[in-house]
Amino acid sequence: MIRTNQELLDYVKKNLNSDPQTYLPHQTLIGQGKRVNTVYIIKSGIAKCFLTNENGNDFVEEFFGEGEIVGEIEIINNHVSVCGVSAVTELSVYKISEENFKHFLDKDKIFNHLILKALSAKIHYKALRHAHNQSNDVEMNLLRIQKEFPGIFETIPKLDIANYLGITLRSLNRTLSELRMRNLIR
Amino acid sequence: MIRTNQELLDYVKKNLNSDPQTYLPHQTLIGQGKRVNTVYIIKSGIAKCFLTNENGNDFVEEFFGEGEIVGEIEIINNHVSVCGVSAVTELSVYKISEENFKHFLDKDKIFNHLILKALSAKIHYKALRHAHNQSNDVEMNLLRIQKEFPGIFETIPKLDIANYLGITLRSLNRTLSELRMRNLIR
DNA sequence: TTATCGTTGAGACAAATGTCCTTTACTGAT
DNA sequence: ATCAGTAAAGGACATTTGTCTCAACGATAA
Repeated sequence: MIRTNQELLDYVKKNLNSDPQTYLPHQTLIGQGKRVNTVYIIKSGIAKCFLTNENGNDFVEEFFGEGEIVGEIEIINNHVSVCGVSAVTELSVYKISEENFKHFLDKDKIFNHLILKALSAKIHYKALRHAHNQSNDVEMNLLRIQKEFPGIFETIPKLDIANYLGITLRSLNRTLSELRMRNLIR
Repeated sequence: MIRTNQELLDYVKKNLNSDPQTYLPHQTLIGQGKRVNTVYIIKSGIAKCFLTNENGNDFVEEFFGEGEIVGEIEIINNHVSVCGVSAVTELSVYKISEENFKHFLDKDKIFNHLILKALSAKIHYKALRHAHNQSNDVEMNLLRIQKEFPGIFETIPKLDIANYLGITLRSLNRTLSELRMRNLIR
């Protein structure tokens, strides 16, 4: 539910002596459709990666926590950002410029392998999550993400959760109140 | 809809002098939950990558065409396969052993970068596809994939298409007949 | 203070989707 | 030739989900 990458965070902390930068909730790190020239690695806090469609509806791809990296896809494949990325809670991030990122990727074998692993992990958890999302009903999906991150309803706004599950706020509320009635939640 | 990677295929054709192997429709390349020790790169044909859940229902992650690679995620992150992979049409694939793949990844900078790009591309199109899947209705999704791959209904079984869209066969048929009535399809 | 806006919650109804079942056609195996 | 299995198609009904609406609450700005 909240993705993390401790191995990458440790490596970045040790080998990148740059100061982290802070973002407040709702602040934007990367704008959808914008050119990306910085890689961000989350030191603490939660960010969301989301896609806004023609009707103004959001779909949340992932919630990113400690050690997760954003911006690398766009730089590697040299295209504008598919998703927007913004802070959900207060956020502390390490920034790496495009030049430095490409340089490390080329010259630092350990970093190169950490990125290969980070990308593979993203594909892996994306595959699992979307399979679950599509083959189970709202109730099961809610129970699953609540199990993965018990503090979810105190940390992440309901609308973001609904957009993560690909349902409306109404459906989320309906299912939540059913689960509450059956004492399966809260 | 059918993912391809011409750049990778070209490189593999030029630099790997191994003979491709053939699979018939329904044959399995990789079993879900199995250890993977071979990377496959599709020379021709279509494969599906899918996840079977506890109830026996499949969710199709992707349809892979020319140049797409499978097995690399599992080898890079050293875990068993999340998805099963099997042939949809007759398939011709190049195989690379785990050892060789790791060797190329480590020693061949061009290959390394092609894999970085392949992984990034997978994340990119997965993000787009799932956002579309979840924010649009069945009708729009059907029209979209039909536009991306006009021969779809003559090539891929209906149940696979339904499992790709995360809907039942009944829903697919219903929407198809509505679209036919309105002359928006076939 | 008052006004406004974002968030949460839920009622009533409409629309979309799933479940279950039946039919038809085609293919391959016996 | 017959049978079983798979794929495609759709009827009838139940269930789930979305749409539209209103209401309460708290935070923040005027």
